[in-house]
Amino acid sequence: MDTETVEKPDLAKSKRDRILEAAATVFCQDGYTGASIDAVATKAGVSRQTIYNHVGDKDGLFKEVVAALTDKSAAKFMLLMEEFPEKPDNVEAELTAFSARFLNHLTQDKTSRWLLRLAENESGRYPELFTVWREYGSGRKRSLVAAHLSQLALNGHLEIDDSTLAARQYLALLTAEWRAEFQLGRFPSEDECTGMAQRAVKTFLRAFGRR
Amino acid sequence: MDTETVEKPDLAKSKRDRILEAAATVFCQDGYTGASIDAVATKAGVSRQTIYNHVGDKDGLFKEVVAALTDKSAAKFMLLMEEFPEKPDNVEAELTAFSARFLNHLTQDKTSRWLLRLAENESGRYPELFTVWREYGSGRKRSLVAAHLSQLALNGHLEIDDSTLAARQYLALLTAEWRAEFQLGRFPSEDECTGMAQRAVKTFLRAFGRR
DNA sequence: TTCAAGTTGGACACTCTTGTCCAATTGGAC
DNA sequence: GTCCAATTGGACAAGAGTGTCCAACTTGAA
Repeated sequence: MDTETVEKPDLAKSKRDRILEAAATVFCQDGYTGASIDAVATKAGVSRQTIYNHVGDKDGLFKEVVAALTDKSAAKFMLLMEEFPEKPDNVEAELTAFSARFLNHLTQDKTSRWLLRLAENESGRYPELFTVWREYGSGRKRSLVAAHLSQLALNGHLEIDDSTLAARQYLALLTAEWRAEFQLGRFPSEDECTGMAQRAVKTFLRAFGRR
Repeated sequence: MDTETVEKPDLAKSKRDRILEAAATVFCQDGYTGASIDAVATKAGVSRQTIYNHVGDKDGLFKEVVAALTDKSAAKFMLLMEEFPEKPDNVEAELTAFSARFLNHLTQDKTSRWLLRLAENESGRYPELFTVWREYGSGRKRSLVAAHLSQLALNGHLEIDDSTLAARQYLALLTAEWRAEFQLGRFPSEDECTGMAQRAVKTFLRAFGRR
């Protein structure tokens, strides 16, 4: 498939990706125990043997899936965070706009949602994996948000003592409604996300806005 | 075991309880698919056949477990809610005290925690069951809290427009830190709960307190 | 003691899954 | 065309789980 013994850049990579993608779906739908290699193979349009050739066994498959999703999700999140308002003319408007984008990102990015559910469900089975995800996903998110909030406070737009706490509370307020919908299996529309963002930011600014 | 054909009040009920209790543990630990009847039987100190005699099959067992836990949890929560401050001298102090009790309740009541995890994990498999739990558990909680917050607002202790939203945000702020710990498998001590309650209530009152 | 319901444990058939082996096939590179 | 690696599908053993059947046992009550 390739001239040298290097690797298999095109076809095989595409096949590998199909496997990981299918595996992500099946794992998130049925959990670790409930997911069967056969189901993954069928969904990926690949023979079962090929999966074993690529990732060894079920454990390997699971770990690769989580690793791949974590990377993808983190990258997208970093991109999103660059839109955080730095020197806003209107704090409420700009923070609301960013918050709405944040929620839309959560809604639309299958990767993030899958990971969220995986982490919630399989934390017992793979504590180390979960810890990694948490520090590197959820924890990193919070500290990034905290840094940006600090910046807003420094620029005189907010009044914040403990920026980590403020970040946690901001995220809690922002995602409260979203989580409820998500757990019901519903996916908020863009307008709904905007509404949620408005309500969250309004409360957040009542607590942390400049007096 | 009993004179009439009525039922079996003592011994059998105790055995039934042991089964349901063990099943709750196993289901919550391993999820629906991962849980095995054998494991439940062993943990309950009962033969596998006895389980089938009582609940029919695995599905029946699962449903009975959830029903039993939901009842227990709801009852305990109602009791807790009676301690919500009605005519506080010091809103912050009394709301904080209540909030700390609320978090301690979450931490200590295995039933609630089990149910929470069950609902999170098995929502895909049993949507109806989950909907029931949500309306009757989580939803009921929020509307009860909303009613109490309204009362505080009426009495001039808070400034609230939308009490349902305020309740959701109160609960989000209050449980944000707790959830993070819980997901890591840690169980906050009483002191930690108090700290979380203080920080949550402080922010909540900055947003909704009397100016 | 006798009765009967509840309980037990073991054997069983059945299904599903994992992971391995292997011979046959494909398709690109030379 | 030839070569070679990736892929395929099918067969297979081993294990685990479900749900059933049943004969033997406990145990409280008549």
